[in-house]
Parts: sequence; structure tokens; C-alpha cells
Amino acid sequence: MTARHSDCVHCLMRGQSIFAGLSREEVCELGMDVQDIHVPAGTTIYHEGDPAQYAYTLRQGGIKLVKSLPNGHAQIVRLLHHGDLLGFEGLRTDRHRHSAITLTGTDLCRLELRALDALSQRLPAVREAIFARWQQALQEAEDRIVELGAKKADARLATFLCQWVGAYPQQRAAPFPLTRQDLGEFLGLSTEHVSRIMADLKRHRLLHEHKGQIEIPDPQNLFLYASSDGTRA
Amino acid sequence: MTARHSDCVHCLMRGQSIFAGLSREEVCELGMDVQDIHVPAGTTIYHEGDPAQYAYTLRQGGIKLVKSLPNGHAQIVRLLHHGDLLGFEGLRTDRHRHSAITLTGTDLCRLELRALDALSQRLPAVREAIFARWQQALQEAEDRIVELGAKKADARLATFLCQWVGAYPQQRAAPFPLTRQDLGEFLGLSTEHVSRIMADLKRHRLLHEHKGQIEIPDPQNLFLYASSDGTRA
DNA sequence: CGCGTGGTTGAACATGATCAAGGTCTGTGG
DNA sequence: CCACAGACCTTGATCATGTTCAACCACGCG
Repeated sequence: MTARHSDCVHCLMRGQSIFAGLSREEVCELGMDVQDIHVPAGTTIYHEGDPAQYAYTLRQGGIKLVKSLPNGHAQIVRLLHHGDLLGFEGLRTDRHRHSAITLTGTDLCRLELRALDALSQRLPAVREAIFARWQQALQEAEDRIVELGAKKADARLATFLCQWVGAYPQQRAAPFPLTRQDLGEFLGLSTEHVSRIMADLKRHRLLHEHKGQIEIPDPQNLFLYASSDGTRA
Repeated sequence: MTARHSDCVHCLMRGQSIFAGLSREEVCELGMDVQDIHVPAGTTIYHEGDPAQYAYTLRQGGIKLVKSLPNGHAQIVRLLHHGDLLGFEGLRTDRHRHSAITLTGTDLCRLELRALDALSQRLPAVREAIFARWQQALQEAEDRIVELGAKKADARLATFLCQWVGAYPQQRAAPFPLTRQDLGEFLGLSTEHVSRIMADLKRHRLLHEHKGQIEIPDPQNLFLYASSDGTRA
């Protein structure tokens, strides 16, 4: 892991960050120790239950947030993309509520929670930006509850894949660093079952996979598959 | 449905409400049109997709927040108890993201979203209080994702029942206005399956049910049942 | 090479959904 | 007061979905 002092003023992501609303001067005077860090794939950035010291912005790469059950089973609670925040629950809970594990090599900026808290008290725009993200996370979590509670395996997987590629609108083929096991832990399925459904989708030419990239030739079609009476309960 | 003007200053719930941090004088001068309303069981307070005009505080009774899938299936996203907030997503989204349906007769206070928004801009304490609830809702939603994704039916039901009675610590027996269908829509199960598991729990004397009340003689025991390798994926 | 990780496939099994029927309770109207 | 309708619950039988266990394959890497 490499770390160096970050230059927020010239940060490429400033426009989408929690500092988006601030003037150049304000950003200059954040008075915060912001670190630019890089971590390789498969690194645990923090563990569930750890005292929360830092929050992060994901600048590049993919991260999974995982919760473990006492019986040794894991559930991926959220998947983070370019631009997402993590560790901010530490503003309210003093301990991390999940483990954060990189799926790829990632670039992050790391903020001290104490300083961030103080700062966000001072600058309402920052606080608002954080809360807006929380609200969005809640919305997504509720959508996921619906997915898990009311859809069948194939429909869940199909909707998920649609959403995933939707997060990379520019490319034809989206990077896809998830293993079958990751997919299983995200969708509440066994890796074998995920594997079978993926094979099925490929057989029906609804999906292509090459070297860590996926492509959905006709999203409409896969979406139909996703909705096609994929119901339960 | 009955409605009358509310007297926030003397509200019994002021201590736990979003106005908790305010002085008596500040509450007096909220300058908001707060309505005290009562609705019978089975009423839809608002529909998913409706333009959001009001937010509510639940003073008494139970409410379910429901999302429907295109194929006519419903998922209960959250269950609200005495003291919970609803409709506040309207502060950010302009439309309600779920339907709110009463499980019992309920007392609510109704706030205008526009006025509430203005107010919360003015009084940081109010804004903070709302955000604290959002953060908590997110946490609970993530816990539910874990339940739905990583546990089996019986374990899900058992943990849910434990939590439910936990929300009524004062009484031995907790009020239980949920139908088997509600339970199914909450836990992602068919009503029949819920019925069977409930029967099983009763057979093992882990649970009693009388006239809309439930009692868990030995929560420890039911908790064991809930954790007992109730794993999946 | 030879190993390890991740992916695939098959067969047996378990869990839970679905379909169907009957039961209980409550409120309503005769 | 009784009959009846409607909602909710229960139970059984059958079927579908998804898990588990086991073997095997493909690939990247030492």
C-alpha cells in the first residue's frame, strides 16, 4: 500500500466528491490531512467491528462491503464503484459495521473521521453531501431487500448484471472483477448455482464474458429475463 | 380519518421526536402546520410513486412500508413502530418510494415537507435528528439484507420474532398485528411456509400466540434456534 | 511441470413454493 | 338467534428451486 499527501484542489473527482459544493478557496483551507492511497486487489481496508478511524472515497476500482454471520457465512452488503464513499458510518457508530475488501487494485482518498466530523459541522454543504449519499445508500439497500425477498435466483442475477453494466455506460464491455463466489455472497446463492445460471445466460447469448470483462448484447432482452415472472413468496 | 391541529409543545413524544433537541421556545415557534391524525387499521397513508407532500411521525400503532414488483408481488421493506418516521424520503426524492399501510389503528403527526425542509435548513438540530434516523434505517436495512441473503426461513422468522418482542420490552406479551401473509412478504416466504414454521415453534413451546399477542417464553432459546446453522449460500 | 484457485458439471438431496382442501373466527343480514 | 360470507390460518401432497457433495477442468504461476 502506497500513501501520499493528497491535493484536493486539483483532484479529478472534486466535481463528484463530498467537497463538490465548495469554492476553490474553501477546499484549499479544509485543514484536513487527506491521504491518497493505493491498495492492491484482495486487501481488507478495514474489518467489521474495528474502531472507525478513517473514511474513504473510492477514486478508482471496486470494493465489496461484507458482513459475516457467527456461523462463518458471509453476505456482501454493498458493492462500491468509482466515486462511492465508504467508512462514513464511523461518523455515527464508532465501529465499522462491515468489512471493506478490494476487488481490484484501487485508489482511495483517506480522511480522518474526527477531522471530517468537525469539518462537516462547520460546512453545511459537506454535511449535506454526505447525507445525500446516505439517503441514496438507503434507497439502494431497500431495492436490494426487494430483490432478495421477492425474486428468484435467475431474475436476481439478471437484474444485477444489468445494473452492473449500467454503471459503466461509456464502454461496451464492463470490467467484471467478481468471482462466482462474490456473486453468490451478494445475491444469496451458492457459487454452483450462480455458475449454472451464468452458463445458461451465455448459452442463450444474453451475456458474454472475456478476461474479466462482461458484455450484455441486448440489455432489453436480459431485462425481460430478469422480470419474467421471477417472483417468489 | 380524523385530524386536528397538534400541540407539539406538550406532545408526549417530544423527547424522542425530531424536535427533541429544541428548547420549549423553539418548538413554540416552529411556525409549522402540524396535524394530529388518526387512521384505522388497513389504511394506505400514501402510495408508492405518489408525489410526496407530507412526512409523518408514528405516535402509536404499527405501519408497513411496501414495495410492489411489476408482476404483482409485494415486499415489505420496513416495519414501523411507535416513534418511527415515515415519508421523509420526500425531502430528497419528490415521490414516495414505498406505500405506507397501517397494521393497526394509528396516531400520527403529519408535517408538510416543504415547511419541514425549510425548518430543517434553519435548525441544524432538526436536520441532524432526521439524518440520525436515516443512518439507523440504513443500518437496519443492511441487517435485513444479511437476513434475507444468508439465513434460512426458520432462522429468519426466529430472529424476526425476537426483534419484534424486543421492541416491546415492558410487556411480557407483545402486540402482534401481523398476518401470516405480512410475515411472508417481510421475510420473503410463502404464507403457507410461515404458517408451518410458526406451528413448529409453538409445538416446541418456543412461542405462544393469543388474540393478536405473542410471547416468547425463553428468548435465549429461540435465539439459539435462530442461529442454529440457519445458513445459506 | 505441478500446484492452487476459480469455474463447471452432475447426481442426490433439502428447502421452500404451489395447489388444493378444509377449518376457525368474526361480522352481517335475515 | 342462526346462517352465511369473507378473511385468515392450517395441513397435506406434489413439484420446483436451489444446496450440497464430489469430481473434474482450465488456467495462471511458481
